[in-house]
Amino acid sequence: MNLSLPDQSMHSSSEGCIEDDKADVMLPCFHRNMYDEPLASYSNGSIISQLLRKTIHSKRALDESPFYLSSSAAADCGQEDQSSVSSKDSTVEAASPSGHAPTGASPEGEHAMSDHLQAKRARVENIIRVMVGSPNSRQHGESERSENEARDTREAREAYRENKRKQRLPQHQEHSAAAQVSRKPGSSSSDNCNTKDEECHKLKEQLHSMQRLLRHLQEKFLQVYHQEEAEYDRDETEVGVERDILGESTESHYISAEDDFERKNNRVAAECKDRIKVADYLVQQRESQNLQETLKQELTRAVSDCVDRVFKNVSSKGFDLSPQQRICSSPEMQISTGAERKSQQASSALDHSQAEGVGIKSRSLEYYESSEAHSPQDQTEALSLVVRKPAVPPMSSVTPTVKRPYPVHQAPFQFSYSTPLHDSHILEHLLKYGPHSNFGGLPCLPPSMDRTSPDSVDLPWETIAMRSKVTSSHLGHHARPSSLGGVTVDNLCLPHVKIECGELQGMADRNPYMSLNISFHSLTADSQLLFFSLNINVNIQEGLTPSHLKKAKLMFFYTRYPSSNVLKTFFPDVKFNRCITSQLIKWFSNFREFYYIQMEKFARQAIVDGVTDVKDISVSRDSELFRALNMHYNKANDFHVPDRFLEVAEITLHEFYNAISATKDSDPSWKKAIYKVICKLDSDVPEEFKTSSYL
DNA sequence: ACGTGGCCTG
DNA sequence: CAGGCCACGT
Repeated sequence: MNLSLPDQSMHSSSEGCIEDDKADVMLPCFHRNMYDEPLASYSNGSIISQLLRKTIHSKRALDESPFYLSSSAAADCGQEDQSSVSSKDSTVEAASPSGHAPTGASPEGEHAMSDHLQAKRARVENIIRVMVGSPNSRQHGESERSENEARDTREAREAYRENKRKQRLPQHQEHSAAAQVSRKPGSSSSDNCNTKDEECHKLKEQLHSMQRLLRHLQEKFLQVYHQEEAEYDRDETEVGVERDILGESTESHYISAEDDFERKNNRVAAECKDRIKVADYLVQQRESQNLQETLKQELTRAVSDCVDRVFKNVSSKGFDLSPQQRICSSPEMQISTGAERKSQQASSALDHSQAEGVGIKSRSLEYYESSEAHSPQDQTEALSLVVRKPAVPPMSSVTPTVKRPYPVHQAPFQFSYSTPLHDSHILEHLLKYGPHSNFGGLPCLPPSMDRTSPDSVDLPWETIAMRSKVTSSHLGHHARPSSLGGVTVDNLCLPHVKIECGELQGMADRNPYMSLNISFHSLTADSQLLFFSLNINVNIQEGLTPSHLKKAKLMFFYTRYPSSNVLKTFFPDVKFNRCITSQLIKWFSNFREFYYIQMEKFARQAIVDGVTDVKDISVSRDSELFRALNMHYNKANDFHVPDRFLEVAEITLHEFYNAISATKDSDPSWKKAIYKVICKLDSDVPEEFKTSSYL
C-alpha cells in the first residue's frame, strides 16, 4: 500500500518481464500490459494520464480494471483502491456505511493527500455532481454509485475494445488512442465526465489534425500524380481513365472521412487503411510509370548512342561508300544515309537522358526533313566515280569491248525480295511507322555480359535484335510470352510498350544480321536489370551460321582478301575467337580457291577455243564464268552482283589467259603473280553488311 | 612462335 | 567446306 509501489509496477511493464516474479502475481494486468506495451508507455507520457495519475489518488478505481487498465493504472488501481474508496465515501457519500473510511485510509495515502489535491478533488467532485445531474444522487446512495460504476464499467469495456481496435492504427494514432484510454481508469465515477469531455475535445483535435495530415498527404500524392500526368500526358486516354478512377475513389474516401467524425473512431483504422491503399496504388502507379519512362529513355539513349558509334566507327576508319554503292543505292538507302548523318547530329545535340518519346518523334521527323536536303547531295557525290582503292591497273584497255546488260552506271544492286535494312532503317521504321510494324522475325542477339572478348574494342556494341511492338496493354495487362524464349515486357506492367524478340531460332539463321543495334552496356545498371527482368532473350552467336556463310559469300563479291579486322567489323554479331576468325578466313580462302579454279578453267577453255586476243575475252552476266561464280556465291540469285566484281573477274581471267598463253603455268608458283594483282582489286564492302543482311 | 595463305584431300 | 600440311612474312 505504499505509494512507491505504483511507480514500481508502473515500470514493471518492461522490467518485470526480465526479472520480476510479480508478473505472475499481477497476471491479469501484467499480461495485458505486455500486449499493450505501447499503450502503457503512451499513458505514462500523456499529459492526460499524468493528470489522471494525480487524480486517481482521490478516486476510487474500478474493480473491473483488468479490462482496460494500463500497467500504471492497474497498479494504481490495486494500490489505491482502499484510499480511493474511502476518500470518495468520505466526501461524496458522507452518509454511507463506510463513512469512517477516511480513517481506514492508509497513513501513506492520507499523507499523500496534499492540500492542492484535496482542493482539486473537491473541485472535480463538485463538477461531477453537476454533470451527473442527478439531484437524487445522494439520496440514492449506493444504488447510484453502483449505477455509476456499472456505467463506468461499460465505458471501460468499450474503451478497452476501442483500445484493442486502435492498436492496429499507425503509431501517431495510437498515441491519441492511448491518451484516451489511459485516462479511462480514472473515470471510475461520473466526475470523469469533465476530463472525458476535455479529452474528447483533445481527441477530436488530434483526429482532426490527423485528418488534415492525411488529407495533406493525399493531396500531395494527387499533386505529384497529376504533375506527372501533365508531364507525360502523351497517353491521356488510358491514364485519364486511371486518374478518374483514382480521383473517384479518393474523393469518396475523403468525403466519408469528413462525414461522421463522432462515429468514426472505430472506423478510422479502416479509413486509414483504405487511404493507404489508395496511396499504395498511387505509388505503384508512379513506379510503373517511372519504369516505363526509364525504359523508354534508356532505349532511346542507347539507340542514339549506337548510331553515334556506328558513324564514329565509320568516320574513324575513313569509310565511305563505294561508287557502286552510291550508284546502286536505292532511294531508300540514300534517305537512310542522310538520316544517319542527321541522327548523328541530332543525337549529339540531344541530351540522351532527356530523349523521350516526344524527342523520338521529333527526331524521326528531322530524319525525313533532313533526308530530303541531303539526298541530292548524296546523289551528286554518288555520281562521281571515285575509286579510292588502288586504281585498276592500266589494263583498262582490256575492259569493255563487249556490250553489257547493265550500263557502267549500274542499276541499283539490291536484294530481290528485300532491301537490306540499315540500323537506321529499322530505327526509322520504328519511329516513323510505329511499333505496330514489324521487320519480320528478328533474331535475338543478346548482349553479352562478358566484355573480355577481343572484339569488344572494335565492336563496342552488341546487337539486340528485337522486334518492337507497341501494344495497348494496360497496367496489369500481361502479354502472352512468346514461344521459344520470346521476349515480352510483361511482368512489368509497362503500358504501351511491348518488345518481342526473335521468335524462332530458324529466323536467326535466316537473318542474323538485320538487327537493331543497341549498346546494352550503355544502359544503366537499372536498365540492364530491367532488360533482364523483361526476360529479353539474348543470344550472341557463338559460332558461324549458314547465314554468316551466305553473307561471307556475298561479301566476296566485294573483297577477295578481307582482313580479320574487316571480318570482325562485318560480323558484329559473332563472338570472335581464334577458331571463328580462322574459320572465316578459311571460308574466304576456299572462295578464292574456287574463284581461281574457275578462272584458270575458263582461261584454258578460251585458249582451247582459239581465242587469240585477250581483248576478246570479257565477263558479262551472261557468260558461263559469271553464272558459275554466281551459282557458287549467290546461289539463290537474290543478290545483285556489283559490276565491279564483273570487272575484277574479267581482269582475273585475262591474267590467267596471259599467264597460260605465256606458258608461265610451268612455274609451280605461277599463280602467285596473279594473286598479287587480284588482291589489289578489292573494294570496300558496303556498310549494309556490317549490321544487316538480306532477309 | 604466330598468323596467314595456298594446296591437297576427303 | 573443313582439315591437314606447308611455306612465307613478321
